[in-house]
Amino acid sequence: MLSSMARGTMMLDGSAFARKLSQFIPLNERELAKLATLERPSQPFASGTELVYEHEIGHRAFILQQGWACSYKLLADGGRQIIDVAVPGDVLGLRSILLRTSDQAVAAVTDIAVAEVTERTLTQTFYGESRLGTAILWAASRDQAMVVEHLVNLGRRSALARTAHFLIELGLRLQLVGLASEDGYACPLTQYVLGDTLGLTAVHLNRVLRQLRDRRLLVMQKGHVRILDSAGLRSAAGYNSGYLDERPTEASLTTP
Amino acid sequence: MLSSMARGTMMLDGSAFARKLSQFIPLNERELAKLATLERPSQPFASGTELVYEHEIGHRAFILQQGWACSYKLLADGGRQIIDVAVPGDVLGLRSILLRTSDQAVAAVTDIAVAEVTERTLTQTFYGESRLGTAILWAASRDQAMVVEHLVNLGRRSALARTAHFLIELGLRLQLVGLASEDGYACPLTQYVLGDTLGLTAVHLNRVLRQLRDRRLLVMQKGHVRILDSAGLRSAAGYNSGYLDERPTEASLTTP
DNA sequence: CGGCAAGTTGAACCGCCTCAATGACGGTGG
DNA sequence: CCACCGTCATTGAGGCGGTTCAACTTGCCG
Repeated sequence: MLSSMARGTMMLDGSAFARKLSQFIPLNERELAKLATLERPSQPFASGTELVYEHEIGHRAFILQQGWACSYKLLADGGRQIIDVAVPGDVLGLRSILLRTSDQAVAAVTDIAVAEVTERTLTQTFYGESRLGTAILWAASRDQAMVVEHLVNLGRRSALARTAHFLIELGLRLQLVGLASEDGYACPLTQYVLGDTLGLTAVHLNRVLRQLRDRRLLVMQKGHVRILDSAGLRSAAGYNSGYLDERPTEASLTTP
Repeated sequence: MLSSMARGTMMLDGSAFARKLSQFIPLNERELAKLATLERPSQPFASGTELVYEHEIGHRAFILQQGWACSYKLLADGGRQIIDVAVPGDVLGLRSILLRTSDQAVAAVTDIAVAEVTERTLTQTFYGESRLGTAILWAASRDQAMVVEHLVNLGRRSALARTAHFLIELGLRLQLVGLASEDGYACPLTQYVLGDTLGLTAVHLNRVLRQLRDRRLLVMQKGHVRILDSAGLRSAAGYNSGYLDERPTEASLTTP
């Protein structure tokens, strides 16, 4: 039942995961080989499949090789908040294995291919291939940072800034695995999914995308994001690459 | 310059951190002794002090022994989003040591007492006292889960539900270290701080607190939270203790 | 061709923000 | 000791951003 999706998100060669890690630490032959074993066997899931249920016991992790997925929580009122969107090269449920937190569901957004990673093989890798272990920890750390950034996004930015910010970061993540260029990328997220990610209704998200289009900043259509004006977009997003030193003037925040 | 605060947040006996961990894993004498060394020496900081700056290099962690603190990020427009509020027994910057993510600032909300923990003593503890290590990982895992819950809160709940939810969870955390009873706790957070936590203006938060008061659910006044109607409050918060099995009907979420 | 999901647009409503003013408290200096 | 601050809490009025409800279109698949 796998639909014909995945065209845009297919890896051209090799593993997205390896590609991502090796941007952080250059990997030698043996390490690459070890990674390759980790990623076998690969199994497919149809879009919409839930890989991990909320409140599931026993934690599983998957290396996402092809396609997109997301982790989320459901609310009593039927709403859904997507915690984080995963692209090829990301690990699903890494946090839940390292730290035993789970309590999030994970589902395939498109048809996907994954390799399951057990806790045991993961710890073995940590001990046997410490540089690989470091690289994987780095990946977990990046995940954590992204969740925090997402939280700030939801708490303090307008719908427009929030959307711009998210789409910029998504592009950067995709560049890491060679799935995006400077000026765009394939993006199979529907407006419903994107809305649930950004804490917006699909209707309003649609209007926001229209604004971005009208202001010649970014076009998102037919599963493709095209960045028209990178600088303008960053400025609309309040995007702060982290380099600038905006130290608070030391005021604020007290109970004197 | 330490003001006279800290009355309400003072530990009566022993360490809040030890108390919290031992609720998870009963600790023996030796482990308690080891913890005690970890927590020495203790140093005070005045309310408002920044312990860790955003973008600081080199990661430091602190066991919070007395008083309250918070971690946050500042935005380009001068706004602030508080990521997470720490109470006695919590570790500040744990994530940044385990996974090397930092990029958050940490500041004292009241006058506080902390014990600094270096990466080295932490890893030593991991190897030398593996049960303690497990307990600490558990704490980190709980932190992570709280950040995720907070994210969901910001993304998908109304101001009222969000506030109720946060104050309920805060109460549970404080109970763990003996700083709250079933029906209330001392809470030194100002409405500005609480607003920055919940992604609301202080003005609107004030109105929300008034609603909670008018509906006889909860009173927050003079640094004290009193829970009037626990069941009603949970219901207003859409609080889901996690026991109930609200499995999605398998619909939603696709790109068919 | 019919059906279903995704995208698009309009109109009306309301939750939360903004701006503004005021009261209560505690700390500080004249 | 009291007048004067600064911070926090509280309340009102008005405006905007985002939701809700409700079409209608487009494209894909059977």
